[in-house]
Amino acid sequence: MISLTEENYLKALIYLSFLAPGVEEKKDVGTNELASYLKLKSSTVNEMLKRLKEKNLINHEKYKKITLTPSGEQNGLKIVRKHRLWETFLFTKLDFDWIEIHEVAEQLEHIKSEKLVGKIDKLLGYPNFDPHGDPIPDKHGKIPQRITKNLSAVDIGKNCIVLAVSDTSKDFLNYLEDLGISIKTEIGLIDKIAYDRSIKIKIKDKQYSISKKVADNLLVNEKFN
Amino acid sequence: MISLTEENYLKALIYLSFLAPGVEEKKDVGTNELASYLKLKSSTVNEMLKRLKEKNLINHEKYKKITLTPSGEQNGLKIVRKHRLWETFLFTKLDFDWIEIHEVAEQLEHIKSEKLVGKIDKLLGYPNFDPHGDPIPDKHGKIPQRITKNLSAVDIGKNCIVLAVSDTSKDFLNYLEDLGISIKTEIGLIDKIAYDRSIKIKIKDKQYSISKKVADNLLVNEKFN
DNA sequence: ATTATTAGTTAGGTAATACTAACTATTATA
DNA sequence: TATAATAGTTAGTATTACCTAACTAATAAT
Repeated sequence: MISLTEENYLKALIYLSFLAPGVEEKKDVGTNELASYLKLKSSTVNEMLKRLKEKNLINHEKYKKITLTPSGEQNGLKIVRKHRLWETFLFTKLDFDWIEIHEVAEQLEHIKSEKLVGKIDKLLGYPNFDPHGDPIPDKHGKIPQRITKNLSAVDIGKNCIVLAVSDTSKDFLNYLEDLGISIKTEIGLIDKIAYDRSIKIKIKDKQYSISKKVADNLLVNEKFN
Repeated sequence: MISLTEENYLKALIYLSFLAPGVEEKKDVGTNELASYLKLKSSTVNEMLKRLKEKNLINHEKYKKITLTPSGEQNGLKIVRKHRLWETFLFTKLDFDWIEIHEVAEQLEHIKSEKLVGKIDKLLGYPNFDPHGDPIPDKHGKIPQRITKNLSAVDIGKNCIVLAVSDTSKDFLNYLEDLGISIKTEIGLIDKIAYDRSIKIKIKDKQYSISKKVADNLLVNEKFN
């Protein structure tokens, strides 16, 4: 049996090693890194690492980095799955505000009932992404690929999050900086002007107009709304 | 802040002191009674009693009985409310079987979010009774009165639970025993025969016919179905 | 009224999860 | 390469929530 606390450690390890934004491939995690993420002292974490290793959930040698075992990863992904399904439930079925769902899902993710997860998944229509646009692992732990598209392909009225840029020239990046656009910036698509194919967008309630060329170079991830 | 364990003690005290079937008016609870209900040792319970008293949730003097303070009762009823709302949710919204809902609700009842409880309550249409027919305390802790009726007043197709008998003669009780009817027996109402006003019932998938006189003396509580 | 039984308490122990303070190993820098 | 900085570990402490064993108080039975 994995305790609630142990589950939180696994989730943190999953996050830091490959789920955090910007982490492309799996990376090993250090004790202090984990401690500071969990807002705990490294000695506390160190002790827990022994228990997790004992339970064959992580690999860890003294003074070395931490990696998840297949079992640890599987179990951690289950928590991530539950968290994101509950967030989706709260948002779409109970009209919770986008900002409130995380905290409640932090509690709900620890409810132990395979059947409940399955029923919630079904009720939601087996969603692949949560309201933040983050992928929901399936019951086997498989993570759906993000649907990344150009900003110019986003539908009018939708919001999206900037994931990457396909032009990395100084000029382009400077221009983005002036607009206040960087990774994770939320952009709302207001309108598409047929005449010159320019696009009207909204960033933090301020409107801008950008050309199709600029929009084509912004890779984004559509959000729920 | 009331811990999960403390919540379970409060819930148990609520149950033993006035919510358990057969308890008509509030009664004081003993340490051992509580311990055996919670399947714990009395020493363990004794220690917890100190903390609950410390937190002003119970009244307790050495070697004397335990009573809940208004705060303890209020807090305990909140847990009962959540438990029964979640059971109703699982049963009516997620098609859980009647038998499975308790265990999952035991976990869900500890989720801390006023808003979540309110939303679930609303989603369910502010029910007064859970699928077992037990009353759901409202947000102020008020407990709806059970709708107790004679078996003869139950609608065709409904199931109900025997709560009491209004005839306690030996003859009547013996007759009930022969039919396998006692307190908490579940009875399904199959049909009402207009001719002699007799009633066709089902007990554990076996059908019986009883007279109106018998049905009038059985007090029952309608269940969900 | 004495004694036996039942109810309740105390003392001391354990496991899980946190902490602080002091230590050691590893890595980076001058 | 010596040393400073960073990363990681160990030792000892606290709290919560459980336990067993041994005790005392209250109640029931003869």
